[in-house]
Amino acid sequence: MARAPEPVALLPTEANGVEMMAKFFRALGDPARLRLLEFLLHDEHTVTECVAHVGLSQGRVSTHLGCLADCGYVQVRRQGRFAHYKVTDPRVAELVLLARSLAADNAAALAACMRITPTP
Amino acid sequence: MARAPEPVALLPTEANGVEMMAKFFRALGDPARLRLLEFLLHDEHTVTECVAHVGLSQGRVSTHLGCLADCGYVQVRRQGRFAHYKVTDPRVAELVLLARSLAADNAAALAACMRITPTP
DNA sequence: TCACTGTATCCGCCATGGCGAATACGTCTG
DNA sequence: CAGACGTATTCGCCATGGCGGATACAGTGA
Repeated sequence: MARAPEPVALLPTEANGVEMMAKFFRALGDPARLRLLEFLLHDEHTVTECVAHVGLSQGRVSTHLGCLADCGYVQVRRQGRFAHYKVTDPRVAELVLLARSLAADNAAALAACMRITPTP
Repeated sequence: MARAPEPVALLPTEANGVEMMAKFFRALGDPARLRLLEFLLHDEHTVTECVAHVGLSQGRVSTHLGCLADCGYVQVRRQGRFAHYKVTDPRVAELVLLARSLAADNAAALAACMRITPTP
Protein backbone atom coordinates (compact mmCIF):
# COMPACT_ATOMS: atom_id res chain seq x y z
CA MET A 1 0.00 0.00 0.00
CA ALA A 2 1.39 3.29 -0.99
CA ARG A 3 1.67 5.37 2.14
CA ALA A 4 1.81 8.93 0.93
CA PRO A 5 5.14 10.46 1.92
CA GLU A 6 3.49 13.88 1.71
CA PRO A 7 0.84 13.96 4.46
CA VAL A 8 -1.46 16.26 2.52
CA ALA A 9 -1.27 17.45 -1.03
CA LEU A 10 -1.64 21.17 -0.60
CA LEU A 11 -1.99 21.94 -4.27
CA PRO A 12 -3.96 20.27 -7.02
CA THR A 13 -1.95 17.71 -8.93
CA GLU A 14 -3.65 18.36 -12.25
CA ALA A 15 -1.81 19.92 -15.15
CA ASN A 16 -2.30 23.60 -14.39
CA GLY A 17 -3.44 23.12 -10.84
CA VAL A 18 -0.89 25.48 -9.35
CA GLU A 19 -1.55 28.16 -11.94
CA MET A 20 -5.28 27.83 -11.29
CA MET A 21 -4.78 28.28 -7.57
CA ALA A 22 -2.58 31.30 -8.18
CA LYS A 23 -5.20 32.83 -10.45
CA PHE A 24 -7.82 32.07 -7.81
CA PHE A 25 -5.87 33.92 -5.12
CA ARG A 26 -5.00 36.79 -7.43
CA ALA A 27 -8.71 37.45 -7.77
CA LEU A 28 -8.67 38.40 -4.08
CA GLY A 29 -5.49 40.41 -4.47
CA ASP A 30 -7.20 43.62 -5.43
CA PRO A 31 -8.73 46.12 -2.99
CA ALA A 32 -11.68 46.90 -5.25
CA ARG A 33 -12.64 43.25 -5.60
CA LEU A 34 -12.32 42.71 -1.85
CA ARG A 35 -14.63 45.65 -1.21
CA LEU A 36 -17.11 44.28 -3.71
CA LEU A 37 -16.93 40.87 -2.11
CA GLU A 38 -17.74 42.33 1.28
CA PHE A 39 -20.55 44.39 -0.22
CA LEU A 40 -22.08 41.28 -1.78
CA LEU A 41 -21.62 39.04 1.23
CA HIS A 42 -25.03 39.48 2.74
CA ASP A 43 -27.13 41.18 0.10
CA GLU A 44 -27.73 40.97 -3.59
CA HIS A 45 -26.72 44.08 -5.53
CA THR A 46 -26.87 45.23 -9.12
CA VAL A 47 -23.84 46.45 -11.02
CA THR A 48 -25.02 50.03 -10.72
CA GLU A 49 -25.29 49.70 -6.95
CA CYS A 50 -21.78 48.29 -6.87
CA VAL A 51 -20.54 51.20 -8.96
CA ALA A 52 -21.98 53.57 -6.37
CA HIS A 53 -20.38 51.59 -3.54
CA VAL A 54 -16.82 51.41 -4.82
CA GLY A 55 -16.01 54.57 -6.70
CA LEU A 56 -14.95 53.07 -10.01
CA SER A 57 -16.20 53.31 -13.57
CA GLN A 58 -19.11 51.09 -14.58
CA GLY A 59 -17.02 49.13 -17.04
CA ARG A 60 -14.33 48.41 -14.48
CA VAL A 61 -16.83 47.26 -11.88
CA SER A 62 -18.51 44.99 -14.40
CA THR A 63 -15.16 43.39 -15.18
CA HIS A 64 -14.34 42.97 -11.50
CA LEU A 65 -17.68 41.31 -10.87
CA GLY A 66 -17.23 39.04 -13.84
CA CYS A 67 -13.85 38.07 -12.50
CA LEU A 68 -15.25 37.27 -9.07
CA ALA A 69 -18.04 35.26 -10.68
CA ASP A 70 -15.65 33.29 -12.89
CA CYS A 71 -13.66 32.32 -9.83
CA GLY A 72 -16.81 31.25 -8.01
CA TYR A 73 -16.74 33.90 -5.31
CA VAL A 74 -20.07 35.40 -6.35
CA GLN A 75 -23.10 34.27 -8.31
CA VAL A 76 -25.14 36.20 -10.85
CA ARG A 77 -28.90 36.23 -11.18
CA ARG A 78 -29.99 37.86 -14.41
CA GLN A 79 -33.40 39.43 -14.43
CA GLY A 80 -34.25 41.39 -17.52
CA ARG A 81 -31.55 43.93 -18.07
CA PHE A 82 -30.35 43.72 -14.50
CA ALA A 83 -27.61 41.55 -13.12
CA HIS A 84 -27.82 40.78 -9.43
CA TYR A 85 -24.58 39.65 -7.82
CA LYS A 86 -24.25 37.95 -4.45
CA VAL A 87 -21.98 35.69 -2.45
CA THR A 88 -23.81 32.44 -1.80
CA ASP A 89 -21.05 30.04 -0.81
CA PRO A 90 -20.38 30.31 2.94
CA ARG A 91 -16.80 29.18 2.38
CA VAL A 92 -16.03 32.57 0.84
CA ALA A 93 -16.49 34.43 4.10
CA GLU A 94 -14.72 31.62 5.89
CA LEU A 95 -11.74 31.98 3.58
CA VAL A 96 -11.46 35.73 3.93
CA LEU A 97 -11.91 35.66 7.69
CA LEU A 98 -9.25 33.00 8.05
CA ALA A 99 -6.90 35.11 5.99
CA ARG A 100 -7.86 38.16 8.05
CA SER A 101 -6.89 36.43 11.27
CA LEU A 102 -3.59 35.35 9.77
CA ALA A 103 -2.87 38.79 8.39
CA ALA A 104 -3.81 40.45 11.66
CA ASP A 105 -1.14 38.50 13.50
CA ASN A 106 1.42 39.85 11.08
CA ALA A 107 0.18 43.33 10.43
CA ALA A 108 3.50 45.04 11.09
CA ALA A 109 5.63 42.92 8.78
CA LEU A 110 2.89 42.88 6.19
CA ALA A 111 2.66 46.66 6.15
CA ALA A 112 6.42 46.94 5.91
CA CYS A 113 6.72 44.40 3.11
CA MET A 114 8.23 46.26 0.18
CA ARG A 115 8.52 43.17 -2.00
CA ILE A 116 4.92 43.73 -2.97
CA THR A 117 3.76 47.22 -3.84
CA PRO A 118 6.81 49.31 -3.00
CA THR A 119 5.69 52.71 -1.74
CA PRO A 120 5.42 55.33 -4.52
CA MET B 1 -27.01 43.15 23.64
CA ALA B 2 -26.37 44.80 20.34
CA ARG B 3 -27.18 42.30 17.64
CA ALA B 4 -24.98 43.33 14.76
CA PRO B 5 -26.99 44.13 11.63
CA GLU B 6 -23.88 43.11 9.65
CA PRO B 7 -23.26 39.53 10.79
CA VAL B 8 -19.51 39.79 10.36
CA ALA B 9 -17.17 42.54 9.26
CA LEU B 10 -15.32 40.78 6.50
CA LEU B 11 -12.50 43.24 6.11
CA PRO B 12 -10.38 45.11 8.64
CA THR B 13 -11.71 48.55 9.42
CA GLU B 14 -8.29 50.10 9.94
CA ALA B 15 -6.89 52.68 7.58
CA ASN B 16 -5.26 50.48 4.98
CA GLY B 17 -6.95 47.29 6.04
CA VAL B 18 -8.31 46.47 2.63
CA GLU B 19 -5.00 47.18 0.92
CA MET B 20 -3.24 44.99 3.47
CA MET B 21 -5.62 42.11 2.81
CA ALA B 22 -5.12 42.51 -0.93
CA LYS B 23 -1.37 42.45 -0.50
CA PHE B 24 -1.72 39.39 1.69
CA PHE B 25 -3.69 37.51 -0.95
CA ARG B 26 -1.42 38.68 -3.75
CA ALA B 27 1.41 36.88 -1.99
CA LEU B 28 -0.42 33.65 -2.76
CA GLY B 29 -1.21 34.73 -6.30
CA ASP B 30 2.01 33.43 -7.77
CA PRO B 31 2.65 29.82 -8.81
CA ALA B 32 6.27 29.86 -7.63
CA ARG B 33 5.32 31.06 -4.16
CA LEU B 34 2.55 28.47 -3.92
CA ARG B 35 5.00 25.73 -4.82
CA LEU B 36 7.43 27.02 -2.22
CA LEU B 37 4.68 27.13 0.36
CA GLU B 38 3.80 23.52 -0.28
CA PHE B 39 7.47 22.56 -0.20
CA LEU B 40 7.87 24.20 3.19
CA LEU B 41 4.65 22.91 4.68
CA HIS B 42 6.05 19.88 6.43
CA ASP B 43 9.80 20.30 6.39
CA GLU B 44 12.35 22.99 6.90
CA HIS B 45 14.41 23.82 3.82
CA THR B 46 17.29 26.13 2.99
CA VAL B 47 17.16 28.65 0.18
CA THR B 48 19.43 26.47 -1.93
CA GLU B 49 17.10 23.51 -1.51
CA CYS B 50 14.20 25.69 -2.53
CA VAL B 51 16.12 26.83 -5.61
CA ALA B 52 16.55 23.19 -6.60
CA HIS B 53 12.86 22.51 -5.99
CA VAL B 54 11.36 25.31 -8.04
CA GLY B 55 13.55 25.99 -11.04
CA LEU B 56 14.20 29.68 -10.52
CA SER B 57 17.29 31.77 -9.94
CA GLN B 58 18.63 31.98 -6.42
CA GLY B 59 17.92 35.67 -6.14
CA ARG B 60 14.34 35.26 -7.24
CA VAL B 61 13.73 32.43 -4.76
CA SER B 62 15.23 34.46 -1.95
CA THR B 63 12.86 37.30 -2.74
CA HIS B 64 9.87 34.98 -2.91
CA LEU B 65 10.76 33.48 0.45
CA GLY B 66 11.23 36.91 1.96
CA CYS B 67 7.83 37.87 0.66
CA LEU B 68 6.20 34.79 2.16
CA ALA B 69 7.96 35.47 5.45
CA ASP B 70 6.87 39.11 5.53
CA CYS B 71 3.28 38.04 5.09
CA GLY B 72 3.60 35.49 7.88
CA TYR B 73 3.18 32.40 5.75
CA VAL B 74 6.61 31.02 6.60
CA GLN B 75 9.17 31.52 9.35
CA VAL B 76 12.94 31.77 9.08
CA ARG B 77 15.47 30.17 11.36
CA ARG B 78 18.94 31.54 10.73
CA GLN B 79 21.82 29.26 11.58
CA GLY B 80 25.20 30.52 10.53
CA ARG B 81 25.10 31.33 6.88
CA PHE B 82 22.02 29.20 6.31
CA ALA B 83 18.43 30.32 6.34
CA HIS B 84 15.90 27.60 7.09
CA TYR B 85 12.37 28.36 6.01
CA LYS B 86 9.26 26.52 7.17
CA VAL B 87 5.53 26.89 7.55
CA THR B 88 4.69 26.74 11.23
CA ASP B 89 1.21 28.21 11.43
CA PRO B 90 -1.38 25.49 10.81
CA ARG B 91 -3.81 28.10 9.51
CA VAL B 92 -1.71 28.39 6.36
CA ALA B 93 -2.52 24.88 5.17
CA GLU B 94 -6.08 25.40 6.30
CA LEU B 95 -6.33 28.54 4.20
CA VAL B 96 -4.91 26.98 1.06
CA LEU B 97 -6.97 23.81 1.39
CA LEU B 98 -10.13 25.82 1.87
CA ALA B 99 -9.32 27.80 -1.25
CA ARG B 100 -8.49 24.57 -3.05
CA SER B 101 -11.93 23.14 -2.29
CA LEU B 102 -13.58 26.34 -3.46
CA ALA B 103 -11.52 26.48 -6.62
CA ALA B 104 -12.12 22.81 -7.36
CA ASP B 105 -15.87 23.39 -7.45
CA ASN B 106 -15.31 26.01 -10.09
CA ALA B 107 -12.44 24.61 -12.07
CA ALA B 108 -14.08 25.02 -15.47
CA ALA B 109 -15.02 28.68 -15.11
CA LEU B 110 -11.75 29.42 -13.40
CA ALA B 111 -9.75 27.89 -16.23
CA ALA B 112 -11.79 29.80 -18.78
CA CYS B 113 -11.49 33.12 -16.96
CA MET B 114 -9.73 35.44 -19.36
CA ARG B 115 -10.06 38.47 -17.14
CA ILE B 116 -6.94 37.28 -15.37
CA THR B 117 -3.99 36.08 -17.41
CA PRO B 118 -5.40 36.01 -20.94
CA THR B 119 -3.77 33.22 -22.93
CA PRO B 120 -0.80 34.42 -25.03
C1' DT C 1 43.66 37.41 6.37
C1' DC C 2 41.70 35.47 2.33
C1' DA C 3 39.03 32.32 -0.37
C1' DC C 4 34.61 30.08 -0.36
C1' DT C 5 29.80 29.37 0.38
C1' DG C 6 24.96 30.69 1.27
C1' DT C 7 21.76 34.56 1.15
C1' DA C 8 20.06 39.00 0.08
C1' DT C 9 19.67 43.05 -2.80
C1' DC C 10 20.01 45.77 -7.02
C1' DC C 11 19.45 46.42 -12.04
C1' DG C 12 17.02 46.74 -16.55
C1' DC C 13 13.65 44.25 -19.23
C1' DC C 14 9.11 43.02 -20.20
C1' DA C 15 4.36 40.73 -19.40
C1' DT C 16 0.27 41.18 -16.43
C1' DG C 17 -3.48 43.61 -15.36
C1' DG C 18 -5.90 47.89 -13.38
C1' DC C 19 -7.78 52.24 -15.10
C1' DG C 20 -11.42 55.51 -17.62
C1' DA C 21 -13.61 56.46 -21.88
C1' DA C 22 -15.91 54.91 -25.68
C1' DT C 23 -18.71 51.68 -27.51
C1' DA C 24 -21.37 47.42 -28.31
C1' DC C 25 -25.05 44.49 -26.69
C1' DG C 26 -29.51 43.20 -24.64
C1' DT C 27 -33.89 44.46 -22.62
C1' DC C 28 -37.81 47.13 -21.60
C1' DT C 29 -41.08 50.85 -22.82
C1' DG C 30 -43.56 54.07 -25.54
C1' DC D 1 -39.55 50.82 -34.52
C1' DA D 2 -36.95 54.10 -31.77
C1' DG D 3 -35.09 55.63 -27.66
C1' DA D 4 -33.68 54.87 -22.93
C1' DC D 5 -31.46 52.19 -19.65
C1' DG D 6 -28.43 48.50 -17.51
C1' DT D 7 -24.61 45.76 -18.46
C1' DA D 8 -20.57 43.92 -20.98
C1' DT D 9 -16.55 44.49 -23.94
C1' DT D 10 -12.84 46.94 -26.25
C1' DC D 11 -9.15 50.35 -26.45
C1' DG D 12 -4.77 52.69 -25.26
C1' DC D 13 -2.20 54.07 -21.28
C1' DC D 14 0.68 53.12 -17.53
C1' DA D 15 2.03 51.12 -12.77
C1' DT D 16 2.95 46.65 -10.54
C1' DG D 17 5.78 43.03 -10.13
C1' DG D 18 8.11 38.66 -11.99
C1' DC D 19 12.41 37.44 -14.28
C1' DG D 20 17.77 36.46 -14.68
C1' DG D 21 22.23 38.19 -13.99
C1' DA D 22 25.38 40.83 -11.41
C1' DT D 23 26.72 42.12 -7.16
C1' DA D 24 26.83 43.01 -2.18
C1' DC D 25 26.78 41.03 2.32
C1' DA D 26 27.25 37.67 5.88
C1' DG D 27 29.42 33.47 8.12
C1' DT D 28 32.96 29.69 7.85
C1' DG D 29 37.23 27.51 7.52
C1' DA D 30 42.24 27.19 5.94
